[in-house]
Amino acid sequence: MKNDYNSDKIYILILEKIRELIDEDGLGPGDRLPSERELSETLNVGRSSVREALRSLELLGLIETRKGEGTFLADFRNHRLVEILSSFILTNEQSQKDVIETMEMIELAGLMLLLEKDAPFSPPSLDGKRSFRREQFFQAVFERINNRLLYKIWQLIADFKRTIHEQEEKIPASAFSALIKAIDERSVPELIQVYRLHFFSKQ
Amino acid sequence: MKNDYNSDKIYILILEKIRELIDEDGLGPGDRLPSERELSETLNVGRSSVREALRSLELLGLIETRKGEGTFLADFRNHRLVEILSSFILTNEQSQKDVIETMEMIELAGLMLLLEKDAPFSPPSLDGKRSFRREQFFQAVFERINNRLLYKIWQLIADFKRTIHEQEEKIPASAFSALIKAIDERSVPELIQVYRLHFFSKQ
DNA sequence: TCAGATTTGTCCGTATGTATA
DNA sequence: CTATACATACGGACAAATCTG
Repeated sequence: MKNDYNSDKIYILILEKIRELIDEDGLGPGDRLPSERELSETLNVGRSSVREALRSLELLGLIETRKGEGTFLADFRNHRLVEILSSFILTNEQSQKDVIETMEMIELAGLMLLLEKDAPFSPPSLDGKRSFRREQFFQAVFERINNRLLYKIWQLIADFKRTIHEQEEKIPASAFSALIKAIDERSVPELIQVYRLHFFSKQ
Repeated sequence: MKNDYNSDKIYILILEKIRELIDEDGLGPGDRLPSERELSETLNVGRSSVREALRSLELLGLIETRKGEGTFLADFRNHRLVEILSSFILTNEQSQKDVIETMEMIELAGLMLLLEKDAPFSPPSLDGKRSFRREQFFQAVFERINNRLLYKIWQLIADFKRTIHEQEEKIPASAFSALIKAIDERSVPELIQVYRLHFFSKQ
C-alpha cells in the first residue's frame, strides 16, 4: 500500500507539520518558510498538496507568498479571522436593530476597558469644533485599550452599519466632553449614563 | 499572450466565481457544486487552481468534499476554522488575553441588555447543584435578549476560549445567585460588581 | 548589463480509492 | 460485476518574477 488514503487529508497533515516547523525553528513574522519543493521532499508529499495547504494559510492571512521569492510568515495579529467569520455572521438578513445594538454594546465595552487603564486617555482634540464624528472618537478609544480582537469586531460592525445608514453620524462636542469627563473621573455609572443619553439610538 | 499573469491570482478569481455561482443559482447548505473538472473547463483554468480554491473554502468550512461524490455547500457551523486558526494565532500571549477579555466584555454586554428587558429572566434551574457551567448560563442569557448577532459573536469567541482552556469552567452556585439577584433588582452597578468578582479572569 | 539559479504560478497527464447506477 | 463520475494525490513541464554573481 503506497498511501493510506483513509487517513486525514494530506493537506491537513501538512498544515500541522508547518505548524510544528514554526515552533521548532522558532520562526516569527517575516521569516521565510522552506520552498514548496523543499517541503514536498522533506515531508514526502506532492508539491500540489503542499500548495493546497499554503493556499489555505494564505487566505487566512497567516502567510504571504511572493513569486520568485518565497513564502513568508505574516504577522499573526493581522489574521483575517474576523473578516472571514463576518462573512458567516454578517449577512444581509441581519436585523438592523441587532447591528446597532451590538455596535453600541461593543463601544460601551471599549469605554469600560478604557477605565481600567492607568494612563490618561487623550482623545482626538476637539479644538473649537461644534461636533465630532462618532467613529473617529471610538477609533481612538479602541487603539488605546490595546485589544485588537475587539477592535476588529467593532470595525467590521461599524462598516456594516455604514452600509445600512449611509450618512455619517455627528455627535455634539458637548456629549464628548461629558464622556471624557466621566473617563477622567473613572466613574463607570456616569460613563454608562452619559453614553446612554448621547450615543444610544432611540428605538 | 495566453494568460494575464499580472492579474490577481487565479484561485482568488475562482473563489469569486464560485461565490457568484452560489448567489445566482441560489445554492444553500447541502447543495452540490459543479465538479472540479467542470469548473476547470467552464472557467478555463487548470484543475489544480480549482483545487487550491476549493481547499481554502474547505478549510474555512464553507464546503465539504466527499471522495467519489462531489463538492457540497456546508453548514458553516461545522467549520474547523477555530482549531486551525487558534493553533496559529493563539500561540501569542497577547492574543489569548484579547480573546478572554473580549468574551468577558460580550458576556457583560449580554447581561446589561438583559436588564433592559421588562420580562423576568428565568435562568437554568440550579436545583441543588453546587456549581454550574458558565457557558450554559450565558447561553440562556443570550437566548433571552434576542440579539442573534451578539449571540453568534459570543459563540465564536467562546469556541476560541475553549481551545485555550480545555477544561470546562465551573462557577459556584453562589456566584450565580448573586448575579441573578442583581438582575432581578435591575441594578447595573451591582451587576458589574458581581460579574467582575466572580467571572473575570485574574490577570 | 547579463546569464543562471531559485521560487512561485499554472496547467496537464496519470493513477487510485470511492460512490452510484 | 461493470462502467462511469468524482475527489485524492503525485509529478512533470513551462511561464514569470526575483535574486545572485
